[in-house]
Amino acid sequence: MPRSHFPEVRQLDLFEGMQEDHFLSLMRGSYVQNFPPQIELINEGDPSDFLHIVLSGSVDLFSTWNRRETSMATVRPISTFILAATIKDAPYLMSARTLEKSRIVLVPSEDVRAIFDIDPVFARAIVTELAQCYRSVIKSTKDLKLRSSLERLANYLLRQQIRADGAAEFDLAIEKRRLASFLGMTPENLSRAFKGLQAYGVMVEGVKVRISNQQDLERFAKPSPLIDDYST
Amino acid sequence: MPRSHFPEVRQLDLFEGMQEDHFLSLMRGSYVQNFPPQIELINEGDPSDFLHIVLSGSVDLFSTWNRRETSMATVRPISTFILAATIKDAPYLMSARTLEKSRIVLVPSEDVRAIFDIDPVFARAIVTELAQCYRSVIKSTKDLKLRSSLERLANYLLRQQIRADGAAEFDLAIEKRRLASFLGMTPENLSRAFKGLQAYGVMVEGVKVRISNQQDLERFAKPSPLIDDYST
DNA sequence: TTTTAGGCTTGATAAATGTCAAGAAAAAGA
DNA sequence: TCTTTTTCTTGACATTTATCAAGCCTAAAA
Repeated sequence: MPRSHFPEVRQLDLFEGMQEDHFLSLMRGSYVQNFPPQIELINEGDPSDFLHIVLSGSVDLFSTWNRRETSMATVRPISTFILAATIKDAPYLMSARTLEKSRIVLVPSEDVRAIFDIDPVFARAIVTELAQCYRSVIKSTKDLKLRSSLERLANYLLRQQIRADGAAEFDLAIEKRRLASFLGMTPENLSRAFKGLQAYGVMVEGVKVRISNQQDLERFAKPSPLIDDYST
Repeated sequence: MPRSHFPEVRQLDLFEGMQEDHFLSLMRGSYVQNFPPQIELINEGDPSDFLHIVLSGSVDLFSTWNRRETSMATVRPISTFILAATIKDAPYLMSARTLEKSRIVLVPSEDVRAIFDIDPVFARAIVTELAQCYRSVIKSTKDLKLRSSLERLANYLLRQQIRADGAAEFDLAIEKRRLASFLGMTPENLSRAFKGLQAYGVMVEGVKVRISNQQDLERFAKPSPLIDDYST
């Protein structure tokens, strides 16, 4: 892998603080690849040969069963995915495809496991990252089981708003059809849900979302840090 | 904590192989408590002061939001719960209550974190356990998003059957109302779902389940290792 | 044993969500 | 720029799931 990418990878929580020669040894075995949009990087069930890091672009993690498909998460720079499969040396549970032109680092899984065993700082970082991922999925399960689709959408919008530094107007970060899938509903249903939120002061036009009545929306959505705060 | 419990705790994957004095140091700070049924051990949102280990009995992990409640998992001996909160030193995301008379070990979270930093074998075990938990939740999310309630029930029964060594007849391990909540449906709906599975050779009487036509049920349920095999 | 409480089941009905089909809008490609 | 393709939206309708109310069954308590 070209040294020019080292700094941006190094600054990831996962690699920060680890011993320099361990980091270099990881990078030596890795390589960077550019992928066009809509390329399937991973097929669920495959052996987990690499830890993946998104440097630019974005990647959709999704799963299929019985000819149905659901979007599980979107990975944006700079972060890793399928850490758990790498650690357990078990098959991937999700498939991954690029959403746009993306630059991806592939780190051989056995190298990750080897360095884990000899670098306590790296080990600590991996555990923290895994715990974080685990908690995120738990939150998402609570979201799915405890809320209706309208409530899920309302809270999703409030979360996106926070990512947009609280602005009353912001753009949707993903296609509506994939948002629908992510929220566990059909695109048709999402369309209707957006209309349903008009009653709470939400206006949508294309990718533009405007929250004109913050209080109303929050009173309806009832966001909770134990579901919606992905940072803890 | 009384030494008599050491061996059963020691044999947990989490503690096996770690240095003896580290294990002893963990146990010295821990204590065992007996709880009657229906005691709330943990309230979601509380700070995660202890890693919990179930020695006997069983514990329900559940979550609430907006006066709704959902069962997330049942913990049975001998295993730990809320490892992720302990590691991240973050608030519990789920509440826990005893389902029956239960004996629980409480290990102070800071001790766990301290030993993690100095015992690589223990660190490895924690990571493996966390990765396992993460993957289980991912599977459960796929189950929820990709399957109808009838399909979830069918696959749940097939998983329980495997736990019963493949016997055609076995007992449900949990109350139906909690099974319903776990599967993300109402008790009424679960009753109807059991009836719906009669068409595929499932007979239910009280807690007794009989699968009289294995093939039929499997053809309907379409179990997949990437959703239903909790061991990988 | 009888009583009582809680869980389970059933039917009727309502609400939520999905499906299908068609047209509108937007994006991608020529 | 003009096509072509895909996504988005809308309406009509079907299916799934929830809610409410009542009765039944089981098991614990008196």
